[in-house]
Formats: sequence, C-alpha cells, structure tokens
Amino acid sequence: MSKAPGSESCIECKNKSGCFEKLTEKELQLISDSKLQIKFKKGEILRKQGSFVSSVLFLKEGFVKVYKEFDPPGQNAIVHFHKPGSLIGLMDILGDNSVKHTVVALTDCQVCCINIGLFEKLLEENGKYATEVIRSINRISNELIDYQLENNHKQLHGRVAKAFLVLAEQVFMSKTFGVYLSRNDIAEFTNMSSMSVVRILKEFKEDKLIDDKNGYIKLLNVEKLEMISKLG
Amino acid sequence: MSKAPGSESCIECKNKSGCFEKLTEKELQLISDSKLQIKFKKGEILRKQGSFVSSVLFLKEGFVKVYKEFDPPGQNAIVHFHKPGSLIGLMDILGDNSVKHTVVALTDCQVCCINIGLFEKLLEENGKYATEVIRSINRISNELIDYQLENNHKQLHGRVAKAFLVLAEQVFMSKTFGVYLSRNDIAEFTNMSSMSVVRILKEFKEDKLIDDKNGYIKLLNVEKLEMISKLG
DNA sequence: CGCGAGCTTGACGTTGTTCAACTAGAGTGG
DNA sequence: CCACTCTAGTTGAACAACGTCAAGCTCGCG
Repeated sequence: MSKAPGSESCIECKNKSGCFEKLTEKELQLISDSKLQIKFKKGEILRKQGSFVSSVLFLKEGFVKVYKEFDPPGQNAIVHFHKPGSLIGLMDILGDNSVKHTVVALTDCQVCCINIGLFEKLLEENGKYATEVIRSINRISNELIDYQLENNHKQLHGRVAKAFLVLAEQVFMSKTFGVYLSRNDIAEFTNMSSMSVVRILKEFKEDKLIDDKNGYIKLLNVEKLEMISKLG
Repeated sequence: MSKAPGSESCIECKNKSGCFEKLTEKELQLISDSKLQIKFKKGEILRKQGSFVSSVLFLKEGFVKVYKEFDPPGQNAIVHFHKPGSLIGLMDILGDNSVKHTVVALTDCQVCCINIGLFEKLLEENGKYATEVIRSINRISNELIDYQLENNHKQLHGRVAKAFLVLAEQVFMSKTFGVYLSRNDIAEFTNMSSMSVVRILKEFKEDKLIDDKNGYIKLLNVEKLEMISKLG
C-alpha cells in the first residue's frame, strides 16, 4: 500500500504520544510504512459505531467528538473529546472487532490510520510498548467512568460546570475553548436537554462565570465553577 | 514473605482467568511464590478508595461490590460487581498509584494478593500476557462505560430492569441472584433513591416480572424486562 | 428578501426526590 | 420470654427539578 502524498515518516513525527516511544526504530518503521494519512472535513464521520474495527487512528491535527448512538435513535451521548496527539479507538482493540462509538470531526482533521493487525501484533511482541498502551487505556477509561459517575450524581449547574472544567483542562488545555460547541453538543456531553443548557449558560453568563462571544466559550471564574461543580 | 497456611499453588489453580494462561510456568511460579491468600468476611473492605495500590487481587471465592465515594460524603455509586474468578484492580495498575474505588465483600471472600510490582514487571516482559490483560481491561471498561451511559439515558423502570439483567447475565450467571442486595445497593447501582427502588420493585413484583423472597431476587420474565430496559 | 437551522424564552406537566411517619424483623439485655 | 432498640424496608404527601411544548428570535446564506 503506497503512502499518501505528503505523508511524513512516523520516526520524525513530533506529535506522537507516549506509547510509541517504547517502539524500536524498526517497529516504528513498520507502522510508518503501512500507515495511511487522511484528511477529514469538519462534520465528517471518522468511525461509525457498529462497523468493523480496521485501524487505530492517530489524531495529528484537529478535534473530534466520540459519542454513543442509542438503539431507538434519538439524542446521542458524547463520551469524550480527543485533542491533537491522541490515539482514537484504543478501547476497541482486542475485543469483538466492532467499533463501540461513532467519532465525528469537530474541526478539519488530519489522521494517521494504523492497521489494527499490525498494532495488535506489536503489542504481543513488545511488552514495554503494551505496558504504555495499558497506561493510556487506564488513564482514559478511569477519566471517562469518573466523569459519568460524577455527572449522574450532580444537578444541572454542577454538570455544566464540571463539563466545562474537563473541556478546559483535558481537551482544549486553555480557559478559552478552541472549538465551537453547539448547545446540543453540550447537552449530549452533560446528559441534559439543549433548552436546559441554554438556561444554565444564561445564568453563568449573568454571573460572569463564563463568556460566550461567537459561541467560543471562555471560562472567567474557574474557582467558582469548581465550587459549583463540587456542590453538585 | 512466607505463604499463608492452606495456600495453593497458582499452577494448579483451576479458577484462574484468561490472562494467566499466557504466562510461562516459570512466571506463574513467581506469582505463586509471592502471592498472599487472604480471607475477608462479608462487609469488610478489601481496598479503600484513595489508598496506595499495593496489589492486584484475584477473587477466588465470593462476591464484591466496587463503588465510588463522593467528595462531600453521602450516597455512593456502585460501579460494578465482581464474581469468583475475576481480577480486582486491573484499572488501577500503571497509573498514579492510587486506588480509584472502594471494594467491599458482599459475601465471605477468598482472595489472592498479587504484588503490583511483580504484576507490572511481567507485563513488560511478556507481551502476550499484556495483550490478554488489555483484552480484559477493554472488555470491562467498555461494559462499565456503556452501562453508565445507558443508565443516564433511561428512566427509573428502565434503569432497574437493565441493572437486573446485567446482574443476572454478567455477575450471578443465573436468573436467581446468589447474593442479598439491599435496596440501597440497588439504588447505588442505578443512581436513584432507595425509596424509588422500593416503589419500582413493588410494581415489578405485582407484574410478576421478579420475585423477591427473603431479599434474594429472581427474574421471572426476562423478555419483558428486556423490553422495559430498551424502552428506557 | 426570504428561508432555515440553531438559539432563546416562558408556561406547563412529569418525574423522581425528600420528608416524615410507620412497620417488620433481628439482636440484646433484663 | 418479653420489652427495648436499631436498622432496613415501606408508604403517602408535598415539593423541586427538569424535560417538553410551542412560539418567537437571530443570523447566515442563497
């Protein structure tokens, strides 16, 4: 399989996350040779829930949302967001071969597709690499489970505050969100109706906790938001 | 460290789960030599949220509940249950060295403690073993996340129905629950008040969906429960 | 200028929690 | 063996929190 035009070698790639550091140069070369680099436009689907797992995706540029689609289709539930440098689909490996959640681009994205067979083969052959992958998976899934548990426990104000803190600290790495999130996105991430999101945001704006110019949310008072999040 | 009296060699242990099959006899012997076998009485704490991770626990006999304690202490949230043959604490390995959730015995338990340092060392040295551990972690964490997402999405009837189906299919492996669960346990597993649990159970009993003699719940109509669970 | 998608707002109904009182059963000490 | 107590379970009524519905608004775009 030939490399996509403009494809860069993984060996020189600066963005690559922790676990790849544990690969030998030869192993990294295997990934580099077989990977495909793809661009997705904002709004496009990178992976569809229920389809076959064919790859792990390295998100080189852009932001995506990952959400669960429910059986009688309706409102989805956003499970988490990925920022540049993340691996997408780690929790789909070594399972029943089905994609667990749909992944959609929030911005234009650049993605490297790593063949799932190769990825899993390297795990078997290189325990240090596998160890780092476990480290990543555990960090992520503990975060996700904790977020869900906390959210269920809180009332609306607390949920929104918590969601914003998570977005600022874990996704955008800044008090100003780098991506436009619709009211519905926020609703699907906090498990509430979009009307309720509107009402809470209005209050937060009135209380100078956040700013919302052009839809790009900015946290103005993190301490207060943390209080609200803690209180529930 | 000397072995506890009555301690059996891991090599002959019949209960051991999938990932240990990938260890060499020599590696298994290392675990066997260093492990400690402990008994816990019903109600005792096996691991306390926030404490240091010192081991992975193999649950040889008994059932436990795993729950998150919230910051202003109050109602807890049960994350999952473990049945005999499970590894407890897989998601605490290779992280920040802190126990994420409290584990309490629902029945008298027999547990083998595997030193965390040894467990992690074997992962680095044996990729096939690490691969099986990833398989376990992914299966569990996908189940947990999915359960939380679904529960948040449902109303009370659906949540209880779903919880009972999960308990029957994934924990007790039987339509009759082998362990007494209090109303409060069910409430903490479904994120609702214990009063609401009482009301829903009353309805379910009236509709002949479940039986509840002596507190040991038995599912009488799984198809109907699945319908209720699906509907929300 | 008109259309449409997403946002906003208020009124209203439902759902589920809270509170408080009551009951049942298990364990304890006289 | 009988009060006494303590905990868990049960029930009904009042209340609060949220979702739903319906209407209007805004803004970008053809």
